[in-house]
Amino acid sequence: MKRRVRVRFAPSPTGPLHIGGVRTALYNFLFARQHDGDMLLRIEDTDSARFVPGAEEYIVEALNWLGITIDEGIGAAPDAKNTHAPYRQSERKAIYRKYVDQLLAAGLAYIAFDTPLELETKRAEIPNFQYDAKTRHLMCNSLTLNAGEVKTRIENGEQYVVRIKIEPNQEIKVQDLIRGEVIVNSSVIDDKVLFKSSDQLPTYHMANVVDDYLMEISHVIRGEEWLPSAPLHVLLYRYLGWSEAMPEFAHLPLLLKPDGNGKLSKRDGDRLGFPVFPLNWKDRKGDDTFSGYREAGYFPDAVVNFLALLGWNPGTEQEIFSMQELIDAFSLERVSKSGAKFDYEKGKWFNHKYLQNKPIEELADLFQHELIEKDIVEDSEKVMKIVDLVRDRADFISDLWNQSSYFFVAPTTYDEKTVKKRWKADTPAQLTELITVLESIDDFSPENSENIVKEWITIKEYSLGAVMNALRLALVGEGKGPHIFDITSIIGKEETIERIKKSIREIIV
RNA sequence: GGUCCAUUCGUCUAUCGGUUAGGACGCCAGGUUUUCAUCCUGGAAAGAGGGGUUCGACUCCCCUAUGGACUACCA
Repeated sequence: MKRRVRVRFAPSPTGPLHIGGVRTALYNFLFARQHDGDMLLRIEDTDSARFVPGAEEYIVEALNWLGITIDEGIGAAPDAKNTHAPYRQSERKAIYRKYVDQLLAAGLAYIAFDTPLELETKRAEIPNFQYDAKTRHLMCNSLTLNAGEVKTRIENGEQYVVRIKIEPNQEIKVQDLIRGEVIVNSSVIDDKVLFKSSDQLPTYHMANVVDDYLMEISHVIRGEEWLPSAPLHVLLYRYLGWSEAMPEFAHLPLLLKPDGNGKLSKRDGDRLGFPVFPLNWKDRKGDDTFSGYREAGYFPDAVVNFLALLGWNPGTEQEIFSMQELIDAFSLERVSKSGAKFDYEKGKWFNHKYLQNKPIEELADLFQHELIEKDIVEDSEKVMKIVDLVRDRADFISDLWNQSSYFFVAPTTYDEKTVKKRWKADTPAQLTELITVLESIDDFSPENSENIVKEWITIKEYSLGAVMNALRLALVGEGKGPHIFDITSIIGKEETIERIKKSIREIIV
């Protein structure tokens, strides 16, 4: 019988959720939805030293913004069942201890007293030192100490860790859904720390395996950085007697820096001028801020679409996918094996595409917020008209202002190059005449004004281009913008004439 | 250093032994536009190298090179 699909996204709250983590969450989510399974969010906060306040809230908010919904665990709906609570590892302390003891009792793990300093010394002493079958007899642990000594030390409050006792020279096979079979010899795996007495918490490996088992996770979909420790996890399932219930693994390729080499990192965004985080993040200590996609003006569905295609492809030529289409088309088999360099230009293109396809009301509404910040109050009908005229030249909502500011405020300066090209000796005289023509127009609609103005130009035998381009310069302040009579119609007769007068006064060649 | 993973246009990728190696972003050119942009059309642009296997290899195998991840009482 096929088991129910249950996947988890299990970040640790050590800072803002990185865009690579977002993609991992997304793939988990898509997989869960496609199989009518459950998507869990578990917080892996077993490292108290690295805990960052606000990080958990950030993660939840980011996933929420992107439409990655959680069925169970942290950030799930208030009426979620949460049958496997708690979902913060720091709140599961008591649970882990039991399994650590089980391993200890079975002789599959042991207690070690070596201090960090002692370990450091050993590493300096022995080249390629690894705490394993070859070296553990040299160390201070329950294998080298007698039982009484171990007991006394613990009773005296000496700190210790529990290490897994790895049987050397075993072939460990990891079945990966993306990479196939990966075989590792157990001799290269060290006796990893599973539990530390200092905070009574397990380390990642132990907590991860115990929780995945207890939470009945069917598929572990995570970043490639975990591939080297996957054999350890397989061993842990075996040692705990859970081999039958072991989840399937899928290790995702990494997101790489756009330039040079290496994993995309926190600082790359600001260095290269694009966000690597979903939302803005401000470090509590220090005043470092990192920009996010949301604040940069990205649409969440565009980010999702972009991210989905970074490391996965549908095998068809379709590039624009709604969340539902992604859910339907996604498959682990079509996830690529090699790391993907992060291509910010493509991200912009996705946003542009999405911006073009959004309902005009939605764009106008978003744009209104920007206008309000600039203390500009306009009725929504007019804003909609303006957005409709300039949207195809915008990648982001924030571009809308650059493309349309002249609808709201008259130009204060005139672009030098354009002046040179479009403002000739006879321009002021022609525009002065044009003012008279415009004054006579009652119906200032684009069509009507255009007809009348063009008729006048024809009769006068002026150059159409010369008049129109000068007029554009007067209205916009530079040589850009949509159809000129759409502009005049929106700003109105009075303002149009006012701007022409101003340009005649101010442009001196 | 060791272990593992990877390697097709600048970038994301298609190809699952037989293709003029396809698409997208970006770039260049042309067209549309009274302007700018959008848009449309076209173009340049790739199988890391070397050995095998095969009638035939981008595709399968091996070696080399390169890149990456991991190598903590971090995840």
